[in-house]
Amino acid sequence: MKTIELEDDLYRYIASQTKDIGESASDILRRLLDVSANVSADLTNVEESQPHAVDTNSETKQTVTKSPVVVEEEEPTPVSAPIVVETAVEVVSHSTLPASIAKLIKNKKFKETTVSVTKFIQILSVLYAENPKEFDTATDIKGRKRIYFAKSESELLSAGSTTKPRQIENTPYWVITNTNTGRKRNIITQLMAEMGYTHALIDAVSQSI
Amino acid sequence: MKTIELEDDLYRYIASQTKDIGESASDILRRLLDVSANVSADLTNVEESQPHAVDTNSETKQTVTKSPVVVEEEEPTPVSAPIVVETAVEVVSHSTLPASIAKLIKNKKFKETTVSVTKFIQILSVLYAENPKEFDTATDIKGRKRIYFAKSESELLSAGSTTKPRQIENTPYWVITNTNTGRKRNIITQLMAEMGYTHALIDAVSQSI
DNA sequence: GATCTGATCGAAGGGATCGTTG
DNA sequence: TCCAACGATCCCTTCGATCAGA
Repeated sequence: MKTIELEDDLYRYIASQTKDIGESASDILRRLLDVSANVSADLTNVEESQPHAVDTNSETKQTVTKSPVVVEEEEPTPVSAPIVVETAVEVVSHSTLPASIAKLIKNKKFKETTVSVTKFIQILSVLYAENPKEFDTATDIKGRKRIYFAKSESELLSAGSTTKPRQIENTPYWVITNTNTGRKRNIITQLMAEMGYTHALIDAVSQSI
Repeated sequence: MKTIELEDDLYRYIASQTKDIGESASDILRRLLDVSANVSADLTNVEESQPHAVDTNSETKQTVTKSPVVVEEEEPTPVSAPIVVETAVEVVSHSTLPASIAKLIKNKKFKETTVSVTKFIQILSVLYAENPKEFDTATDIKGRKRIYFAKSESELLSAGSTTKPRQIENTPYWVITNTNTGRKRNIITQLMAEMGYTHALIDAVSQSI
């Protein structure tokens, strides 16, 4: 079911076309528009599970262009959410702090972000929130010359050149940022592995960047 | 405004009948059902002294390539004299705000404006009117140094130099104004995205500046 | 701070590409 | 020599705000 808004006079006109008592708006409109009921319940577009283009190196520009004019927009969750949606305005969930990475990577806002640094840092922030202790011990991962995490900007700066440190929001940590997307994924993968996350989740999260 | 519920397939069918980008459900249904808009209260029409070509067009400000076979398109019903032209869209900016951005960007006056700052602010004003709550949370968007929205002039002034704050009419908000047109479009795009508008509408509105 | 709009161009950020290392 | 992993240079995009133009 979708909900749309109609101007009063139009609504009144449609209501006036009622033929049988108890007809729904849909019934009336079907008759007026000559649209027969379609039986096959449209199984909501799945659009989940991206095929994983093997493409070794990141790339994935993630084209967004929603061509059709008005229409749908993704369902908030696979759950059979009846209400929601509306003409133009889509209900925005996002209450700032997703409780878990699982939630984060499904969050609409998050998915719409095209800047990978932003996602990178948000993920780290949530990972820390989920388990500061584990996060803490896992931050010892590092590269050949650079260290990836530290509790101060200067530490990161002194371990390489132009590492572009950024603070991880709501966290005492800083991270290296001057890396390509592939490396950002690696860092997340390594970190989560050390923290003990499952393969599946790790993949899903890395993939989300 | 009335709200009705439609079955998904019917909704999709109606959405598929969109002719102009940004059309509201009402606009589409009026066309399909051949119900002309009731010029509510029918205020204004003052500036009606101009000749106004009698054709169906209405919009189309310039370069219209009137191809021969024009045919139908919303005939405002034979009732009123042929001149009518505008539908409810013609609301005059001052005092009465168009009920929706969809309407605003189709408004004749609006489209004739060449000053983008004016359009920019009018759009913001209507967006606020449509959903103050969403607008409120969406105003946190900002640039690298500047903040774009605030509830006082001073806030904006202190976040950059020569930001040229302007109050958004009928709103507690102020906006940055010292930007090129491209950025004004971006700001609208970002704001509407956060407010949950569909891609199509967002594009249409941004485009209208 | 007082004319106002907004394009132009300089500054900063993002991250792919390519060089380096083991 | 070749390969895989890593580093960081540098091109492109995004943002700011000066100043040309009206």
